[in-house]
Amino acid sequence: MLEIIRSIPPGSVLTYGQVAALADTPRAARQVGRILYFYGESVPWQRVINHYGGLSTYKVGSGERQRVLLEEEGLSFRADGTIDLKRYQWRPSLKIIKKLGLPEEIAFQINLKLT
DNA sequence: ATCTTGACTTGCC
DNA sequence: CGGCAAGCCAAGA
Repeated sequence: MLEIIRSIPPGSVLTYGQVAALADTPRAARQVGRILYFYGESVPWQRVINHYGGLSTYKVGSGERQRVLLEEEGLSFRADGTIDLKRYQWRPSLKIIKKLGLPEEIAFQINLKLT
C-alpha cells in the first residue's frame, strides 16, 4: 500500500478508491485516508484525492497546503476547486505494475476509465 | 464486546 | 455531477 502511494509520480494523482483497489483491498478507501494521516510527511499524501477530483483534506485542515503542493507540481485547479482527473490521474506503466505486483485487471480498468 | 466515527464510494434518483 | 442512503472497515472510547 505504501509502496503504491510512494510510486505515484509528481504531477499525477490517484483517488482513495484506486489506491485501495491497487493494493488489492477494494473497499478500504477510508483506511487509505487514515494511513496517509498517520504517515504524514513520509509519503506524498498530496497526490491522493477523492473520486470527484476534489480535495478531502479540508476536513482535517490541510486543504490549502495540499492545493499549494499540487500546484507546485504543475497541476491546475478548476474554479470549483477540483482538478481534471482525465488529465492528471496516474496511469501505472507496465513496468511499475510488474515491479509492484499490482493486479493487472485493476490497473487496466484505471487506464480505461479516462474515457 | 458494542457503538461511534470518519483524508471514502457507489447506486439511485 | 447535485443530493442522499447505504456500504465499508479499522481505530478509539
